[in-house]
Amino acid sequence: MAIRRAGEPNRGGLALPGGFIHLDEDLETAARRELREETGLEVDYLEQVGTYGAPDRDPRARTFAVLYLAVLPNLPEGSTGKDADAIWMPVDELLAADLPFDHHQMLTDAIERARSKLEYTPIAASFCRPVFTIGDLRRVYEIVWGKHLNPANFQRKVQSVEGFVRETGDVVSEGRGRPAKTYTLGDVTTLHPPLRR
Amino acid sequence: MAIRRAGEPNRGGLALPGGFIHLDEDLETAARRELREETGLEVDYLEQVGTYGAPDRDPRARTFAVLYLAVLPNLPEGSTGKDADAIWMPVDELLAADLPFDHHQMLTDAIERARSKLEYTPIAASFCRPVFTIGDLRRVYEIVWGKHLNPANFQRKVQSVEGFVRETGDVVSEGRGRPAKTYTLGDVTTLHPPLRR
DNA sequence: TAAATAGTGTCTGTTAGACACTATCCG
DNA sequence: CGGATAGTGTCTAACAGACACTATTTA
Repeated sequence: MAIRRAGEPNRGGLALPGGFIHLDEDLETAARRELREETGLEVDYLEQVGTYGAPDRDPRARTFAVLYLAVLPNLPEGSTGKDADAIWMPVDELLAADLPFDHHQMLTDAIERARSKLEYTPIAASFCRPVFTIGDLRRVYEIVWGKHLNPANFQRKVQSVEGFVRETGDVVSEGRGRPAKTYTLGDVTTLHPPLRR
Repeated sequence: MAIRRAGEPNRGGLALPGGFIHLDEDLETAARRELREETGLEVDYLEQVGTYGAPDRDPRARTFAVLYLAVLPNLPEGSTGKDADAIWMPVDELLAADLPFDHHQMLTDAIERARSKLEYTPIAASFCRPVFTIGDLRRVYEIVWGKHLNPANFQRKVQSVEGFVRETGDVVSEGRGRPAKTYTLGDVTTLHPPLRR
């Protein structure tokens, strides 16, 4: 997600959302609040990626930025927010944009973190509806990792990870092709073994 | 490494080294400087682990701590430093100590980071002399990971990682047992495949 | 010689990927 | 029927751990 910058430098350009922490706030609480103010959304999952503190990273003042990766499976249509315009776009478009400060590096770091989260956690399922098919899950992996995965092998790999998914017993037909079995998310927080890229 | 605290809280107790960043300093530069001031040593390798900013983490004032992991292969004997007493000790002793603020959590996070560095990078070799044996290397892994490794399998595993180590052609006898071939560090920065724990 | 460490051979079970094949839908 | 997607079977190459065995030293 990006915002349109309201002030200089780069007024009107795109940037990563953010803001200043309050005196009585935790880092994660502040990240949640900023995202809520700029998108109106509550985030389920946040993860600290890193801290950026080069003396010249912001020409206006000495600042430190603590970068968080937020997982937001259900995006609203169009733009939202009150502080600034929240704009949803594919990451490669945002990477190609002219981002201010050290935001390009931040975005690169966050993308890498997101990709590796999919290997070790069942977080991809949160981008699917509560009841999903293995094909749904595979499409999330393919989008985030940016590469095609073999459906047959993916099928088995997911099912071999204990506690990743739980069969519902139902099947669903999604237009074309053989109807797929449906699953709900299991109860593990870490995938053993991980799904390697 | 720990220091003896000069001030309250927990005066005279152990704590992780640290200090305040200067206005014109990068985060990593500040970490290097603090370590130099407290130990007199130059560090070769630093890695940011995370940032800690709970509002009550320091009762004296609102602070943020950016934690760095430093790799210091050549420790001097005894204590060093001018600001405070630098004390070298095994991490489990330090973990068992009564550390102030959120330093226990920091230490836990840093240890986990160090362990995983050994899987993906040739950093363990920096704890050996420039010319070392596979046995030397194995002992570093055994200490950091805290478990015994099969010498035969470790041997092959290290040699199968392209660019990890380079044979010198010499052998060295270290007291007991058959003399070992010696190696120097290769030129890779990442191990493919990684040495799994 | 015994004990210790280095290094090789080899077996076994697991895994990853490739790909053929079957199953079941839609139009 | 053909095309699309789901799911299974199976083969192969790579890999990891266990462990027997050889090699070479010191005490």
